[in-house]
Amino acid sequence: MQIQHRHEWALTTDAAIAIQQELRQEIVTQDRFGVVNYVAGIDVGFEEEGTITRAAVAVLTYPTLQLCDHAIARRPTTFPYIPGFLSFREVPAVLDALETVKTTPDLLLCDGQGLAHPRRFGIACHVGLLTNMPAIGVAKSLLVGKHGEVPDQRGAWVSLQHKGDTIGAVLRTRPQTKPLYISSGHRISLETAVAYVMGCTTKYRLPETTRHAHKLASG
DNA sequence: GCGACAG
DNA sequence: ATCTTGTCGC
Repeated sequence: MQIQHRHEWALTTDAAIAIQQELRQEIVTQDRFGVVNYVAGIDVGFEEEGTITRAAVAVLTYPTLQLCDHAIARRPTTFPYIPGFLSFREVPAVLDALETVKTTPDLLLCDGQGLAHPRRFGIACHVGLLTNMPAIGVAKSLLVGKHGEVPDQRGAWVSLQHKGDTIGAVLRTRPQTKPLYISSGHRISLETAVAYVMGCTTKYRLPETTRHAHKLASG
């Protein structure tokens, strides 16, 4: 898979903001991809007191959701966790992992926000843009925005709003559990993103892609 | 200035 | 994210 290296990763938050505002202009919010035969879940974990970042990519068949390939990458952690700058901490390792997967996925499901970000450039946008792949942001909690109550029925969702924009969807993937925050990362619309997240989810709150990637990133 | 704050 | 076993509830 081809990865673009458009900028450095050792940056100040001010420099990072400049990059987010520059790259966000290239994000495509329309569906620009073909048949999906493989979907990938991406997650990151930490080792050695957080000094080592460990990224995992789990490739599953679609729509049968069988794990068919995976990759893991480790590298020293060089950026702290700062809300709004998660990608600068996790993406370097994620790109290392994506670079080595044999099976090129057709769609990426990233842990974290996509457009549902204060500057509309969450980790799913960053990964999607640098790999030029369709990407969806799947977050377990809210970063920015407001929304109404989500009906307690699998598949129900309401829009997530922020400063007059619809930035994502709050989706109930399973009854009686906290909803997921879905947003476009790159080359996919919000409606289609929600449909694919549901297509990757079976009996649990998290999509199978995320569940597999999480296990690979942890132990 | 005071809270909120993905993983 | 991570430190961590059993346990309460749907």
